[in-house]
Amino acid sequence: MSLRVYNTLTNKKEDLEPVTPGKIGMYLCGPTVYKPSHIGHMVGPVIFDVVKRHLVYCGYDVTFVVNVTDIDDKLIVEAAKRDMTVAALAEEMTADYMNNLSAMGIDTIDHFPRATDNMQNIIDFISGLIEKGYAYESDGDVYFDVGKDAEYGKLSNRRPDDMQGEGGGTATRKRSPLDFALWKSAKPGEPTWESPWAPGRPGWHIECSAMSKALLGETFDFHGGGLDLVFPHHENEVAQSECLHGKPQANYWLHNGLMQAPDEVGKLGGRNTRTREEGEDDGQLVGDQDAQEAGKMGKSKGASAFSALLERHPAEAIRLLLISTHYRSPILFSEDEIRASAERLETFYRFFKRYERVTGDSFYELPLNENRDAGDKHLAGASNEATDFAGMFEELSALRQNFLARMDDDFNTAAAIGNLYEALGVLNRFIEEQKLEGAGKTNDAAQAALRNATITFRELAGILGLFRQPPQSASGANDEFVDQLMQLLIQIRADARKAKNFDLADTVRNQLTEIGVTLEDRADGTTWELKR
RNA sequence: GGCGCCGUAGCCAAGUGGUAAGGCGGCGGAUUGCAAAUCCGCUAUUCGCCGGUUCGAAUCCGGCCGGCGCCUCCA
Repeated sequence: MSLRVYNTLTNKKEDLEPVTPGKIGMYLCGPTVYKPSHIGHMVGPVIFDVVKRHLVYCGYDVTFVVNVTDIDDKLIVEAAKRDMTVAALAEEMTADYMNNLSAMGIDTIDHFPRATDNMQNIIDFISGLIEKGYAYESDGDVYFDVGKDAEYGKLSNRRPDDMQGEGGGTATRKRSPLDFALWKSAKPGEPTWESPWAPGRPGWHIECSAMSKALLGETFDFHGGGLDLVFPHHENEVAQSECLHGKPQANYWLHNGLMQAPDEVGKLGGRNTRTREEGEDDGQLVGDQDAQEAGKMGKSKGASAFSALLERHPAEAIRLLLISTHYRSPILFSEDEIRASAERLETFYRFFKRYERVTGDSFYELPLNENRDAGDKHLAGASNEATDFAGMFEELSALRQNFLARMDDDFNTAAAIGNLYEALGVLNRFIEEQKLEGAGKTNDAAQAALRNATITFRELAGILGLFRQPPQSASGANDEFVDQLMQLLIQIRADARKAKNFDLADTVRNQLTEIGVTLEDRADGTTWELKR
């Protein structure tokens, strides 16, 4: 087994060779905490959460760092607008970010360094660059001298000659328009930190160079972020770090595709609109609603608060949507797409309930194989125990190999999800073939095999961060009072059916369907489910 | 203008030289009093268009059309 990753630096897939055998250091550029996070802020964390899970599964010891930029022009402006301190604003928005990460089940991040906690590291870094002649002070500001870096442009594949650089108010203090600020002297009223130059604050790019060095060393393995950060942010980071250290900052640069904002979807979607008009008969109203919704979101560029999105959609549906496309591709995002994703999830949830009916055990209580060796051993052992079911285990094993091979090849989550669906088919088919469902059906050997096979399924889903915890159930589903009422209705209908009064039975069922309750009749009774 | 990405079924989406994964939806069958759920089968002779390389191309090359991103501190 060898892992391959696509490296923005070389524009190629490369074999993974860690700096230190068995260990991986990864750094992801986090948010500037001046506003509540939106969906786009979750893309990187979800993807790299899966990356880390897969690496850990493969036996690596992984350190995952996500920084928080808590001092920046945008914070200063927003804090002034809201008449609060920059620190208080940063605190509020950092908490929002953390809540969202945790709602998304992202619990793999080891460090969240903040810029304001790293001032000495940043200042030392800048001093080092000045000493080596790569940076210069000008009027209390410090700038990186792009002209001194012969390799500048190698990450984003641009030549300095082709770039325009930023002009603006600081242009006169810079030797070249391409030079960028490492330290900005403060204007009156702005938060400041003492420095060898003027009191002020760090530039954005230098924070990441200093913090990644502090936590992961001068050269580490993965550096990630959105594609929009390749230039200038990451280009500048590379320049700073490599000029100071004389060695690579990160060996592999991984960049995720960006969210396609709803207003852009609208633009693309001449296509969407057309098919809708030509398509469904009842599409009229739906289409109008969608258009309205898209328009609303368009105004805010789809940047509505992520916490609000979480009130409308299950976190797991959002996670599935984000990993259903290869991480380097743009992700089509809309409320409809999330709903579709939630629908896809139902197939799995229904199996988990079925598993519970058949075995009496909760899917979520099954042991979770956290690494590849344990998974190999489990499956080999299970299949040896159950020679009668060799066919099923062979199928499952092939799917597992395929799943892992796809994950090994640049974290192809979208393809791997396909294997998950196929594995689900194997499990459901097994239940059918072995007739494990129904009152009084027991077959200990088959049940044990089902349990073992399901453990393997859970292991694979776990790599994607799926189905590790029970999902939040739809409102009402857990309410005991509601369930008692439902049992009453189910009893009435059962009596009607026994008396062959199917009109009454169907009336009960159809009316329930209309208010969003689905009934399922089984050999051993009727179950109900709330669908919203 | 410079750098780069994308165009695969009604929709979403894998696949970067060996004969089109998977999901949603749809159709047919098993099952069911009828449904729901589940299982089985079918649902792209073809990958924006045109040309080229090759025994062989969705995949490589050239051109064209259409969409998108970055080149101003957005993940």
